[in-house]
Parts: sequence; structure tokens; C-alpha cells
Amino acid sequence: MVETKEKILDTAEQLFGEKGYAPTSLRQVIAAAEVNLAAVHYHFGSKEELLDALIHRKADGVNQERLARLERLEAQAGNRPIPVRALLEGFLMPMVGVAESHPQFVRLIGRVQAEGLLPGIVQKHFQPIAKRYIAALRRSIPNLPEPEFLWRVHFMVGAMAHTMGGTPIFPGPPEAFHGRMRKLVTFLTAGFLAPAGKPEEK
Amino acid sequence: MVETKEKILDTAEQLFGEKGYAPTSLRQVIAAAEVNLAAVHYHFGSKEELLDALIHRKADGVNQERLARLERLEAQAGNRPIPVRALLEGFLMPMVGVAESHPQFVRLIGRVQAEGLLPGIVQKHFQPIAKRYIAALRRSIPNLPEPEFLWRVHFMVGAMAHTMGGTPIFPGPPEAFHGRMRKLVTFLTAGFLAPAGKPEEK
DNA sequence: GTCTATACTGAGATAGAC
DNA sequence: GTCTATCTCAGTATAGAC
Repeated sequence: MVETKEKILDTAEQLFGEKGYAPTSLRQVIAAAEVNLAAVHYHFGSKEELLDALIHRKADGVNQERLARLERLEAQAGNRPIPVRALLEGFLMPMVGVAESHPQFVRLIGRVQAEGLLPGIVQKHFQPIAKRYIAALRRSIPNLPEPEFLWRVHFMVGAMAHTMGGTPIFPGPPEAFHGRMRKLVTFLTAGFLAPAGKPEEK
Repeated sequence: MVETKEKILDTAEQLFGEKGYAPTSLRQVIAAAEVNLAAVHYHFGSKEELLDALIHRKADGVNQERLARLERLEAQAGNRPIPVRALLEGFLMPMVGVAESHPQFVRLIGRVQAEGLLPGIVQKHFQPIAKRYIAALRRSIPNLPEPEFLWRVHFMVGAMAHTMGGTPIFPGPPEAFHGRMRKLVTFLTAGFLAPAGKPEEK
């Protein structure tokens, strides 16, 4: 039954987003979805693969919008570097639409990314596009030493994951996610454009 | 035996830092520490309280240095606001010493903070001092609207947790932690000092 | 006061009947 | 495709040895 599979996916997305991946047991999922425990393993193989399928289901849409925005920016810019702020907006704002329709999904992504327990399960779905953005970002910030640039990307990932997955300071309605992301873009843009730290101390 | 308790703490710190809190079972800890399973519950009560004791053991030192630095900065500044960069250094750099002697501990703190599964277990030990720093930071950035300021604190926490707990881009020796933290301070300083985002869009 | 042995419940996973 | 029964391993609780 295709219904069973969908029901498991929907329920798992809901519960994983609310309470987190690790603390939610498959038994809670199957109870809420009113299916049998073995059905999960039949359809997905394992709890981790269920999570994987969950992310896969929605990642494509985000990836496509991210890619479209990047290509538009590149076309507009021609040979000139793209403004840092525009790149960060192109990467981050596509999450807003998803957050408004499926807030639990965005929380889940942030949580799983931050937990780092499932190494690479988020990367697997978002890495290819992320790499293109990072390359474009590099072209827009050519004077920063490479390690400092890469660490700034690292800082961005942390801030992003925590903003999407962490308990928000102001809970607020889903629409508030838009403003939150804009504030994040402002913050990160300034961080990326900061002059390189002095290398005096190792 | 005081030895048993210490052995459990040391071993747990090591393993939790390496693999994370949730994925490390108590049975792995007691096997490595060569003690009995029930001894953990005798001395600590539960896995979560073991983690708590672990953090407590090292948090005091960090907190004291953070406080000392803040008071020195306040004394120097008199009535003038303290430079943002100096505040962020005062808060972040005390982690460097710990990272060099006990890198696993710093990873653990970052991981647990990022996981968010044990809500408040990190806050419990660091919140009081953090609040004082946040208040001082506020005095140094008086023109930013309150929500935007608080969100920037939130972004900082995410970047910090990911930098301490996440898999580093360049593994490197423990001494490298110093340079990493300096880069983080540079990045965050610029982020905090960025002009407020336009409120045009909600 | 410290620690050991053992058992209990609930987790994810799997084999095999239907 | 689906469900029952069962396996292993997790965290936890307790009775009792020293």
C-alpha cells in the first residue's frame, strides 16, 4: 500500500521535527501512524533510512530553487562577482517557503545537521548545491586567506543549523521565519566581509 | 573509592567527546573504565546526571576566567561601553586553555549544546556568566532593536557550538583551536556590528 | 558507604508465516 | 505486502555482598 508508506513519512516528519530524531522511537511513530512496526523496516530498511527518505522528499524543491536563484544571479552579474548578500539570500531564503508550509521539516533539518550524529545525512542532499554557492562566495571574497574563508563557511553552517533547528528565542508564527532568516543574512554578510584577522598569533 | 568515580568521569568525558553523548552507551563507558555498571548509577544516578557532573567539573574554571576578564574590561572601561571585540574575546578565549588540555571536553560541550536534546544542561552551567556578557554586549550595541540583538546572540551560540563540537574542517593539533577561536571572534564582531536590517519586509 | 549480580522495560532490527 | 514473534542491546532499578 502506497498509503502506508506516505503515512509513515508524514507522521515521522511531524514527530522527528517536534521532538528530534534520536528521542523519537519508531514505536511512537507507528503508533501515531497506526501501522505495524515491521512495515517501517519493510519500506525503508531502518530508522536512519526513513530519515533519509524524509529529507529526500523535500530537499529537491529547495535545491531547485537555490539553483535557479544562483543561475539568475550569475547571469545578472556576468563576469563581475556577485554581491555576498545576494548569494546568502539565494541560499537561505528558499527555506522560508518550506518553513511556512512545513515548519517541522525545517526544524528537523536544523536539528539533524546540528546533532552531527548522522554524519553526512544532511550533506548528502544539500552538499552539491552548497558547493556551488561556496565557490561563488569565494569569487566574491577573493582576498581572504583560504583557511579563514572556509572557517567562515563553517561558522555559517553552525548559525544556520541552530537557527533552523534550535528552540527559537521568540517562538512566533511560521511567518516569522522570514524575518529571522533576513536577520541571519545581515549578520552573516557582515561576518563574511570582515577583514581577515591578523595572523600575528598562530 | 574515589578512584572509581574519577575513572568513570575521565572515561565518559573521553568517549562522550569522541562519539557524542547519545551514541555512547554506559556499557561502553564501564567496559573502558573497568568498573561495574551499577557503580555509575550509585555515584551519579543516571546517564544524564553523569553528563551533568562531567560538565560541572570543568565549567567552574572557564566561568571564573570569563568573569575575571569581564570585570577587568569593565574596570578599564569605566562608564564607556566596552568594545564588542573585547567582550567576545573575553567570553570565547577562556575555552582555548581547556581545549588544549582536554580537547574532548570542548567537543562535548559543543555537541551537547548543539544537540539540544538535553535542554538546558549546558545553560545550567554557563548561563549566569553568559547573561552578564550579553548585558555588557547590549550596552556596547545600544542602537540595535532588541529582537535583532537577541537573534544575533542566537546566531553566535549556533556558530560557537558548531565550532566547538562539530567536526573541524581542518582537524589539526589542539593548538590550532586558538586560531580558530580568533577567526570566530573576528566573524562575530563584524556580525554584531552590522547595521540593523531594514524592517520593510515583516 | 561501595560496589556486584541480576533482572526489568523499551529500543531497533530480523526471520518467517500468511 | 503485512504481521507476529523474537533477538540483541540500551538505560534503569534493586537486593544483597563486603
